[in-house]
Amino acid sequence: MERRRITEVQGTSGRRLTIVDVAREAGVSVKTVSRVLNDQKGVGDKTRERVRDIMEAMGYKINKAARDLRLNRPTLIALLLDNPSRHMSSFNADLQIGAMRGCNKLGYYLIVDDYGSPESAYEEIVDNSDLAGVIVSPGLSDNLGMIAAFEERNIPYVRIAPQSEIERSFCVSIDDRGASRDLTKHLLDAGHRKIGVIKGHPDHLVSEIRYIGVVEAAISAGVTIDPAYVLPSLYDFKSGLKAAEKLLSMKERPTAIIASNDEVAAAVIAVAAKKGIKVPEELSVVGFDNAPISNSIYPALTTVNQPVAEMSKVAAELLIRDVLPSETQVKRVMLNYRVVFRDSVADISK
Amino acid sequence: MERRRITEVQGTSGRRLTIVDVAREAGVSVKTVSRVLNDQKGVGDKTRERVRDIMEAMGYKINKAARDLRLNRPTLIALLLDNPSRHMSSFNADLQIGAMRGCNKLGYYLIVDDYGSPESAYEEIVDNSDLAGVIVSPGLSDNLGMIAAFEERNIPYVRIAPQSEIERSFCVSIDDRGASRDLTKHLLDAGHRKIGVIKGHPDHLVSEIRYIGVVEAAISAGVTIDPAYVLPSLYDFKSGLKAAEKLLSMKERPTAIIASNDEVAAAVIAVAAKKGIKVPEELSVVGFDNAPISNSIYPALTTVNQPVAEMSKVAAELLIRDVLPSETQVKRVMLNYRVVFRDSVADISK
DNA sequence: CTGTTAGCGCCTTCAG
DNA sequence: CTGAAGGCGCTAACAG
Repeated sequence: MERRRITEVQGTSGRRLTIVDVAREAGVSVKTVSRVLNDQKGVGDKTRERVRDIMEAMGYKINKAARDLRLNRPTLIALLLDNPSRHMSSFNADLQIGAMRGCNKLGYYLIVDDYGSPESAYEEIVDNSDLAGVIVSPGLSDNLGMIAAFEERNIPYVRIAPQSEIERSFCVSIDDRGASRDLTKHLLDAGHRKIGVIKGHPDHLVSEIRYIGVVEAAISAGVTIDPAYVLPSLYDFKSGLKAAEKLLSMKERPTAIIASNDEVAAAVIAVAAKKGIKVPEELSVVGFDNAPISNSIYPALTTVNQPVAEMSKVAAELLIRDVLPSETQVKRVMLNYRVVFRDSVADISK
Repeated sequence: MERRRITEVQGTSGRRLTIVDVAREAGVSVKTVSRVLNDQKGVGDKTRERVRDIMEAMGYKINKAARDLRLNRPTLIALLLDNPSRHMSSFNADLQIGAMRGCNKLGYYLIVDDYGSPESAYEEIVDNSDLAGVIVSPGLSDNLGMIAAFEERNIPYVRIAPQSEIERSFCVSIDDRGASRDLTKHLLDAGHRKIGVIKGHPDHLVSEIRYIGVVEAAISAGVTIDPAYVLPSLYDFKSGLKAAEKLLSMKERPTAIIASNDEVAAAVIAVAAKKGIKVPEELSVVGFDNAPISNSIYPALTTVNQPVAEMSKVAAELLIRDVLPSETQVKRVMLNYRVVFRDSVADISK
């Protein structure tokens, strides 16, 4: 009686339907229903069709808990985010959104953890018996100690945009170096010679790789990047402000600034606005990511589109396919970038 | 043998530990272990402690699938987002982040759906037998047809910031009207009389409620809002651009603009920058939400802080507590807002 | 305060 | 091509 009430509350009506009910209704065995459910062979086409119809008609829904239990298969994917500034960046938000989509589509669940934050549950998560694998965000991807811990515990993982020991694991990335090179070349083609660079987070190797791209392009064009023009940031607005302030206070200031991402580029533009320096007329600036903000400020930012959500979605899929009987041996997925030309660069070559 | 291999791959070693193992090791019954696991009474303190230690030592982890199956309890929470512009706004991102945190903390899983988008899986989700409940985002909260469908199917739901039939369901919100009033008052106190308003999405009732707040404040101050100064937006940058363009092209333009959110406020600032109108000297603008962008542009936006992530987190908790044996009868949670004073408003009263 | 036993819904042997 | 029986790990009756 008590039991009955409970079921009524959560189901749409009466008792929850099971494959036994479907089997009885269809006049077949439970195993047959199970086969239909899992698209396995061993069922005649007509029977299969009929069972499908009956499931539909009865409103039968598979019980995921039962299946997961029986299959003894973990169903959880963890997304590990780094937490540089305690404020969720749009980059991290996109990572989360993409991973979510990838997981949901394939019947997995996502949990996300702000590694390094006060409320990080990292230990609990990697200890979780339901953990199918983890997606490691760029800021953590080169933390080889963490990687080793995963391997030791036999936890599958895929790294996003790692720059060290690429072959060691599954990973998904874009060609950061090439993207950075292209972007720089655009500036060079527009006649810029005094180019300032605001690098990303010092702990992120990808930031250095991108810098290499800048230097490569500069060398090819026969120009040198003045070391005094190269400053670090933490990928956030605040640190971008600081770097921009410094760069734009120089007596001979750069004519163009390459920012580590769009957030930092926005900071450059903010400082320029405050100082009355016109962008792009007096100062060109480019960002990275094609984040929402890049198109919500004036002038709209020239930047490179990095398909962040897509990357984490692919990461989730890679992980899940890895857990499943491996068919393909794709260990590395490289997504396309694209430089997006907008209004923050002026041609000063004439 | 085959079986063994599989377990080895996913676990850290050998077979997966169960409460039976723990019980044997501790010399107690499985039920006792179960009791410890669930913090139930009926176990002596000493025994409890010992069982805990043994679980810890053995590295035992509960099997969620088994528990969920046994409890016959749905474990999924769906977050329904509206999809006005196909681009994930920071507002929606925050909603997702907060809901995620709320769910994870309590052992539930979150799935999110972009209702109305091409890849929306709305039907499947509400049909899912694992669904414990749904969190409805502001844009959907006044869709009474949808609400009715949930009720008909007996699906628990909580609405965020609904404006109609508040008493009908659980909901969490801030005092939008009051916030809007305070913000407007701030402008009035600074001497502004010609105030432009860019409303939010026409389909969102909350947008109208906020407008009421504006009018209330204006009336109290004895000023009228010129209807010609009131324009709609879709809460996004692009539509904000359009409205701002119109407002700032008038021969007698407003001295202050109240934007529907920070994104739209950013658009106003962008248009002003393009037109060479100085903010805040020649034009004050305020936003709403305290979104990341509000502090990543120049000048930084005066806005009202809406604890978006917190709201959806609370929504998740409300839902879960509702599914569980109801103890309290809190149906409505009202979170605090706070107007954040920054640099986009000038005092023109002297 | 503690133990025994019977399933939750599903999937996989193994026999037909 | 199909069916019957057993058990995945856990918890709730019901005894003791």
